[in-house]
Amino acid sequence: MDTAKQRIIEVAGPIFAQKGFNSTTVREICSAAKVNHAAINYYFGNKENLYKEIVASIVTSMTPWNQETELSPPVEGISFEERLRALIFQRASGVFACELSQWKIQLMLREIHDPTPICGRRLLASVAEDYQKFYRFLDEYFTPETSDDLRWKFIFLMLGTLVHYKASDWLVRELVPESLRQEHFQAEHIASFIVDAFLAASKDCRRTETTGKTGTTGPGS
Amino acid sequence: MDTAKQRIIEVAGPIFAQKGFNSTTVREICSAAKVNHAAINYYFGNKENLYKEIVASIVTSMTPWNQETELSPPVEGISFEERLRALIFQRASGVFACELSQWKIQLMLREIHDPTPICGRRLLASVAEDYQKFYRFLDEYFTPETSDDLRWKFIFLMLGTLVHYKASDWLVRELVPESLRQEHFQAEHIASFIVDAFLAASKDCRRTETTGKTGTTGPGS
DNA sequence: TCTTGTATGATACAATCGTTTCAAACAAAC
DNA sequence: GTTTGTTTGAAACGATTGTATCATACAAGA
Repeated sequence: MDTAKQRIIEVAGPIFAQKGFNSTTVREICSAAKVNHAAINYYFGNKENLYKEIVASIVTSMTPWNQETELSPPVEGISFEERLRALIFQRASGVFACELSQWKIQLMLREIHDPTPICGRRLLASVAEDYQKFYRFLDEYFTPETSDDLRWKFIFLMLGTLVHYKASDWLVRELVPESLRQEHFQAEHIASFIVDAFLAASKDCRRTETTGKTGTTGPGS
Repeated sequence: MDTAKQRIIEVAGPIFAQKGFNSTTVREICSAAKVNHAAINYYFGNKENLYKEIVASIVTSMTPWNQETELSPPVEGISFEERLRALIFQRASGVFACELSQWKIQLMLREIHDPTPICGRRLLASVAEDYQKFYRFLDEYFTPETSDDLRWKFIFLMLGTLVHYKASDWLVRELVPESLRQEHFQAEHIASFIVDAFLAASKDCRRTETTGKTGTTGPGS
């Protein structure tokens, strides 16, 4: 079906992501969805409820990420390093993706950097949960002596760098020539650089009895 | 003097930084400055000009940073590593500072993540210039064989991590216990961690003939 | 066919926005 | 003391915002 309500939801997400809640007008959404500008109040009660509904859909579409982080450790036969690479690559792909669902990342970043009181910390809590799962995932890697603050710093090093690439992508576009970007700044390149950097920087905190092969290739491009 | 115009400027910066241009009302600024809400149009013509003036003041107050990055290399007797540490610490201090001028960082981050068409890329260009100076600063460190993309990736690793700490400080507050933060997440700790991580991750790209002592301490907290 | 509940479109509303206008207050110059 | 130019305060403007109202259109069930 191509109901008015569906059209509003489909159209509102990207607009909210691009301009933020306050700078997005009800009329703009409705004209983009080709419905009367009173339709939002009819279907959602008010503008905030529409926003909440969109945020909720983002949160639910994030759970696969969380689950993969959580379920990653028990896999047998795959070294920790490989699993870490897969995990970071997965996130990098999500962040760098030029897909249709790009606006979800955009809206998330917006809420991370400038939280809206509307979605009562649900999205924020979801992000924090993701970081925490990552923390637990790295437990397998670090020696027991590795302090908590160091662990968090390594996590912020990896995920923070990733977020920075997306959040200020204009900076990368402005600084790095087009040809370089096409060849060396795709999701796979960034992901593998981050993992390499992490492994090199944290090798003193690394458990020796890590399973699987541990040959790091060094921070090659 | 305590003129109305001065009071507006002093008050407008923090408010713009906290709520953004669109979500800040002229009336809010004026009531905070205890002037009539028509005063902004009298002194600045319109709301945008006031914003431009504030952004311009931020840009000029940023130039010392740029200069220090530029002038850092030629100093004799101080090893590259020490100069890098000083540079990163300087930025970390600026980012983590709880001073009065905290709003400047906030407004900059806001423009980085969600650029306003108002200040015609002046602030953005200033940030990009800062990154470029950093790139040139690291020229002394890297071997000539180190590719451009790797150099940029290392820069984004360091500065991106730093930005992430500030841009989503609520995340750090939510994830890291208060006691840990007080003891291990001050500007000095973050800065030295970032430099340690960089040195460890980039040691294959390092010039051997670097001046001064090169003893890295490893990523200790 | 008539009725009932829902969907939609046009219009109106109150509130708030940035901006303008206008007059009073003021200080300095002659 | 009068004039002149600048600063301040009160009121109002038109535009835009989110929301409410109301009548119509439509589909399904009796």
